[in-house]
This record gives sequence, C-alpha cells and structure tokens, in this order.
Amino acid sequence: MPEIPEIASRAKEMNLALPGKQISAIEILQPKCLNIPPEEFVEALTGAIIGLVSYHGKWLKISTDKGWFLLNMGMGGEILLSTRTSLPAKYRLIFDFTDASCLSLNFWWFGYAFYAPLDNLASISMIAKLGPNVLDLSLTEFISIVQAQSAKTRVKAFLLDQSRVAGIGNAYIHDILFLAGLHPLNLLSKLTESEIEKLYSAIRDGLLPSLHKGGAFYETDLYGQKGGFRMEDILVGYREGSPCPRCGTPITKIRTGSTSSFTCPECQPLR
DNA sequence: GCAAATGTTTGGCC
DNA sequence: TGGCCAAACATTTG
Repeated sequence: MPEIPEIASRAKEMNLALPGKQISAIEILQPKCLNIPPEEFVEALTGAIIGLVSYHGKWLKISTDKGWFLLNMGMGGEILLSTRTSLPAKYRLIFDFTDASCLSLNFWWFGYAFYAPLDNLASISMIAKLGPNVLDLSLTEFISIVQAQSAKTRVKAFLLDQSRVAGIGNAYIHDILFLAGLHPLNLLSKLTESEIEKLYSAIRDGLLPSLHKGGAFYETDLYGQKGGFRMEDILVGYREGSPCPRCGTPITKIRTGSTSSFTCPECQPLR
C-alpha cells in the first residue's frame, strides 16, 4: 500500500539512481494501465533521458526530456532497478536503459503508468485535481483547508480525499487518527482549534517515522530490500484485539463506509 | 477449493 | 455535497 512514506522514499531513491539514464526500449505487458495506446507510449518515451523524480500524493513523477512518466502503484507493487538477467518473477512494464540496466514495474492489482507532454501535466486529471502534499503543509495552511470543508465531512473521509490533502491512504490513517485521539467518523466541522492542531501533528507523527525508515516492511525499495518500518512500529493499525498502547483497551476493527478502521474505543470516542 | 478481504481511484446513483 | 456501490481482476487468508 504505497502512501507518502513509500512514495517519497521511492522518489528519493530514483532521484539518486535514474537521472541521466536514457531509455533504449520499453516493453509493455499490460497495456490496460496506460493512458494512451501502447505504440504511442513507446514512441513518446523511447530515447528519452531521465531528469528529476518527484512525487505528488501517491503519484511518482519522472521527468524526461521527452515528457512525463507518471506512476501510481495502486494497491502495492514493486519498482525494481536491475538488469535483464535478474528480473523479478512478475512485471507489467520494463524500461531498458542504454547502460544495460532496466527498471521493471509490477503492481499486484490496480495501478497506472501514464504519459504526459512536458508542457501539459495538467492534461492528466488524476494529478491536476490533487490537493497539496500533506507533509508540505504549514499548520496555518492545514487549518484553512480544514475550515473550508463542508459541515458534514467526516475526519477519515477528509484525510482520504486526495483532492483536499494528498498522500494519506487507508493504512497509515489508523495510527494518525489514534495519535490525534479522533474517531474516524467524527465530524471535521466539530473539531476545536486545538484538535485540528493535534491532527496536524498526528499526520506528521504517523508518517515521518516510516518515511525515515524507507517505508513499510510490506513494500520494497528499488533494489528489492524491504522497508524498515515494521509491524511492531504500528500502533493500532491491523492490530485487532491487541491492547491499546495508551490505555490497554482491546483495539477494535470497525467498518467505516466502504473501508475498515482500527481504533481504540476508549481513546477515540465517537461524538 | 471457494469466499472474503485487501493498500487505489473513478464514476454512477440517490 | 456525502455515502455507497461497482468496477478495474491479484493474492492471501480462513
């Protein structure tokens, strides 16, 4: 489940390894994940020289001198930098470089690999509609975004809405809400100023430890190494029945709309 | 062996 | 507008 910690880590690794490499060939095994016909995609990026890599929300943005290569890993997968002789068992897309290295991509369910012209990143609506990267916001900016939401917006729905703040997904959100002491279904409009500040801090405290460890254990880096953020580092997420780290009450798994949430019923009361 | 659940995102319906 | 469902169809768990 690639969210900010994994995406930002991958962007950093790619930035150290990819700039300057020239794409010599592109192999597409799953055309469905593209935004344009495979022939056009190959034509657009073959020969391109890679520039800086950045991220916006859950999207990786790889710049090249021939346009943007945009990647959304969906519900998880691998981005591996290796050679043709050591490819992973499964992949859906391979970029070969002129130095004989190659970047293979796999995602195990949904995922997108898009192309956008250099001067028209906005043509990709999925990216154009994204809100600011959640870790880039100042407290003041965060407060004004929160206050701009409608009266009926629930805390969890807000945090997951990529058009408001980008980068939080349904994995790290469990610990973020726990750290903030908020039930996922509480109304955003009922939060006091100090609760909004606490939520702001909780977002950082919930994401930064994993970011600093290269992402979660269930995702791998460009070289196949697992992330350093382990199950033991998770506070309440996926820990149904375990004691709450603060009060000892068993953590419960509840249904919140079409997603699940893990919460401490004592520390995160529904209001 | 089968059913259910799983990180994403969009679009359609009420 | 929000909530809910279905759709893209892989892989793991009970």
